[in-house]
Amino acid sequence: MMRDRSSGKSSSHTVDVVLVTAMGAELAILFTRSTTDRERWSLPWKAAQGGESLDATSTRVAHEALGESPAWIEQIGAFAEGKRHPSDADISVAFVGLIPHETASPRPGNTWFPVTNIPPLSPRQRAMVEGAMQTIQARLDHAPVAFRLLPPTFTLSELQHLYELLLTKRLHKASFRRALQAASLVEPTDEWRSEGRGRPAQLYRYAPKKRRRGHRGVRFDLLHP
Amino acid sequence: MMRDRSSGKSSSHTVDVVLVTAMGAELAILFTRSTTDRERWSLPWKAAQGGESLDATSTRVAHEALGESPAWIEQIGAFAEGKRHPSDADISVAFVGLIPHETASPRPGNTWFPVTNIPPLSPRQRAMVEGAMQTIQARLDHAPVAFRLLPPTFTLSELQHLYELLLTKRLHKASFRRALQAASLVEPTDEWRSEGRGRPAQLYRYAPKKRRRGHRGVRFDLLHP
DNA sequence: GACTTTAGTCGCAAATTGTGACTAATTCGC
DNA sequence: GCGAATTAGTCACAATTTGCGACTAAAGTC
Repeated sequence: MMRDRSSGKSSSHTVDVVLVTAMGAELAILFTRSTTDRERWSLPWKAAQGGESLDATSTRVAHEALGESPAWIEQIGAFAEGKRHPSDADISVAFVGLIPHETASPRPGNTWFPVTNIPPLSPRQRAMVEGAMQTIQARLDHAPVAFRLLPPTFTLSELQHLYELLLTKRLHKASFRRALQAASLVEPTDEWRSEGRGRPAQLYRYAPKKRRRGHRGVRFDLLHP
Repeated sequence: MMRDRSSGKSSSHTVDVVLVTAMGAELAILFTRSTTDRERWSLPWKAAQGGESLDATSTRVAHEALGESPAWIEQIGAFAEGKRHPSDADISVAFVGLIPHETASPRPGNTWFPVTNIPPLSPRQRAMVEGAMQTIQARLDHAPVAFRLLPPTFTLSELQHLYELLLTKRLHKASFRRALQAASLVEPTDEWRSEGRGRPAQLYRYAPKKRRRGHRGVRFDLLHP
């Protein structure tokens, strides 16, 4: 192997970003047209620059593809397996970013693809997409993931549909709202939205309240090899 | 910045490993005496070699420090912030590894330090240790973390004490056993251990059973910013 | 005005969890 | 040999949480 500095690039690694949004009834990921082969697509990426932190680079990559910074971004990890599509860097550090709704219109050459139908990718970037989905699932109960995929104000039905999308599982309306209440995560605004047919829904905003400590015991559930 | 290839090293990144074991009543981490400054300690690490996967390198690093491979190892992420102690690599990929009990005796120049009293480290490696602890906590309910810190056979009291250590929280004996039962994670052996004073305890082994799907709803609990 | 559609709430049976008290099997001191 | 001390293991029940069907509310449609 050792395809080290053959390209003359000064940077040894890239930063790649998996940007996720909720597009209608499914999740979507942002892809960029490849600069070398205009027929192919890849995740947005950049070669790292000395002196810039990984987090800063990831935000910059996202901003350049979208014209907007993600509402939330987190590192997934380092990927080295397989040849990489856009660059021949030894190693790539991947991030997941969440974009509220579709407020941001991608810059030219960038497009949202539904997760169920993404374009062919290099093995390395395919692994990143996989990792991004797992990270989102894993953070769902610990970080405000769902709220970062919605506009600042939303109805509880929208929130529930999003949770159902992320969990791939139907939820009972009453139970969902009760749990939400208990967690003190949202507060009602004094606005209502009439969506055409049916009773208008009250709009809520994400507004987490403080939490008393010591709550629940071990959960062996989800556990398994 | 740009302290790139000044050292003439051919490799652009390192793989560092945080090896964790349960030492008596607290967790411990393995450190290696620095090759340049014999007074200082660092996490075990290696410069990456072309053609070897990150996972393979991490296992190799662990094996060279311990003479044994970890019972479980997982990538924490990439770290680039700050200057690095042992090498001047731009970027380091960190792993957490779990070592069952203290079965493995560290190779010369390597020593276990209690987590509550670790030696001075470079900022980058300090962040890795921090990340390792968070990863362990996060995986506790999803991967057999606790079981990988115990010998193949153990008493339920030992298991409970370990969980209490990892959760930094006391657990009620009856509840703990009930949850364990419900999760079908252990099975009794026909051996017993007499620990001196008190009734002898039955030995168990980790033996997870199949799991029927669809179980529990959303948990907004732990959630918070 | 009756029917449909979506929002939002109530209440109760069923399941799960927290906890103290109880029984069992040893060692230790005398 | 015997009671106190110590650790393992279980039970039972109150308190809490969850699943879910049924209900009321506020629109639009025809």
